[in-house]
Amino acid sequence: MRGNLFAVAVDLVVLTVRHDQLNVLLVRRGERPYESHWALPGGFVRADEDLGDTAARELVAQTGAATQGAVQGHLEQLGGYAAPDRDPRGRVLSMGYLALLPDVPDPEPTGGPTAAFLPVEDVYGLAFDHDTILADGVERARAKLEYTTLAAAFCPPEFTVTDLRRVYEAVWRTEIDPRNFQRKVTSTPGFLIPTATRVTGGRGRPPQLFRRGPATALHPPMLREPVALAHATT
Amino acid sequence: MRGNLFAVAVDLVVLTVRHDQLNVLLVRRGERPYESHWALPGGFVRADEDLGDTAARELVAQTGAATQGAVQGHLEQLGGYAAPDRDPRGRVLSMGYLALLPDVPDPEPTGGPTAAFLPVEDVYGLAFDHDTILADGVERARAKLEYTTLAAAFCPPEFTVTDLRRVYEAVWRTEIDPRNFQRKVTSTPGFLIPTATRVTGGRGRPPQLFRRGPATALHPPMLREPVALAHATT
DNA sequence: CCGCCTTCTCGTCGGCGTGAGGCTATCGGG
DNA sequence: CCCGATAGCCTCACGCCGACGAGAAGGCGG
Repeated sequence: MRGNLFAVAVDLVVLTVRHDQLNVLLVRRGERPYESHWALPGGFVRADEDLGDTAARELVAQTGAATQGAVQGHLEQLGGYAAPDRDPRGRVLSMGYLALLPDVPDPEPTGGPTAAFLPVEDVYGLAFDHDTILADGVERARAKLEYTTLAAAFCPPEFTVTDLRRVYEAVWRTEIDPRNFQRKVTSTPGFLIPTATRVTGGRGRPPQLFRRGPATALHPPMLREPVALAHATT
Repeated sequence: MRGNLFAVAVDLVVLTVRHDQLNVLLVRRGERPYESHWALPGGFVRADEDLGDTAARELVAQTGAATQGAVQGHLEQLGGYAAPDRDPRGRVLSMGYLALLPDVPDPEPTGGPTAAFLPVEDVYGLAFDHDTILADGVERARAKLEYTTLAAAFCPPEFTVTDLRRVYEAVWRTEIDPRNFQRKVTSTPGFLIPTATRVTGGRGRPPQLFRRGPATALHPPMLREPVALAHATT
């Protein structure tokens, strides 16, 4: 068999919404190269694993996501990154994976390296080409909110329409009219399933609680600003 | 550096529209495993290449696409495939790439193995997991026609609105009203640039010739049948 | 040469989804 | 007790799109 040999890793873009901000899970590297730089969590693919297996294993290991994450959350492949010089140790191909999680109580009880959720706006200068992978992951997440019901993956099992709207506003960095948003999501069949309970304790009228419905697609999609036509997409 | 080592290949899903049918470029394997089976064209990533370089090199090698393909065509990454048992020779990760080309005159003057465009409807039983990669590529192409101007990548440098509509109809396997389609594509800024010439010789009123415009996105998108909501996507 | 057919192109009409915004219900707090 | 804040319902106007009519402009057969 011809061809050079690669080490194959999986790097995770784990996104969540905290305090109305889109956050990403990062780990501080404890070894060279890029020692003490922030990096995306990840690891190498084992002998008997498929790529998705590795991604799921790393996700659980880094977040303890087995509890609620695996139920509500979402995990999908982003793309492959294999520039010849992306890793000084040799030829490494990294498969980026995108994970969307509800705001977990605290992601740091991992005994290993320092891990933290940081606002994506503040993140730059990651190790390797992880800035690129992160940018691709954020863009993928933004695009998918338009035509899927994936925003619910950022929410706990039960949530209000306002919770869901704040997810859109945080990811897109826009403001959405609460009344039109409510009409849109509640009138899409299978998006939201109302529960019998309401939330008390907040200000204002107590909102209805919903659960995720079986729908995965939004027809028609919910479009963000038609940012400008023509020219390169960036 | 931990982790097992992989051979890394690039496999191409090269799509074109011929005789109002979506076709895919296949090669007949001349060696084991899967000898004499049809497979996607592809090859291994070389030492100094990034993944896109390999894909572009293979595309030119297999189609001679340098002439018109590279100008009008389109090439993008599909995803990574690395199931542990996908290749009996050992651990191979394959990056799928999707290429959209105008109908090239004839793709067979390659001195190498037998190559042919075959209608995707008739294709099954490809080597390795290429059936899966092909299905993913076709689905990606179908989805992208909805919200991008990529359909023009299937057309020669100058084409009519009817040519473009036949691309949509072939890829989606639907029928589209010619009058509404014309209104949509001609009213989208930057999609089509009219030329001074018209086509003569055919039946009916001579149509206007257009060139691709700079627009890449369709806002709002052109939606195909809302195929059915809810449930898993595949 | 003259209908007739085909295809391209433009217009019309009605329904639906969405942005904008008014209004009521129902809470906490001063 | 009143007020501000939030949730939820409703109306209206506009634009896009599906359905479809009709004219424009060519080829073709009698």
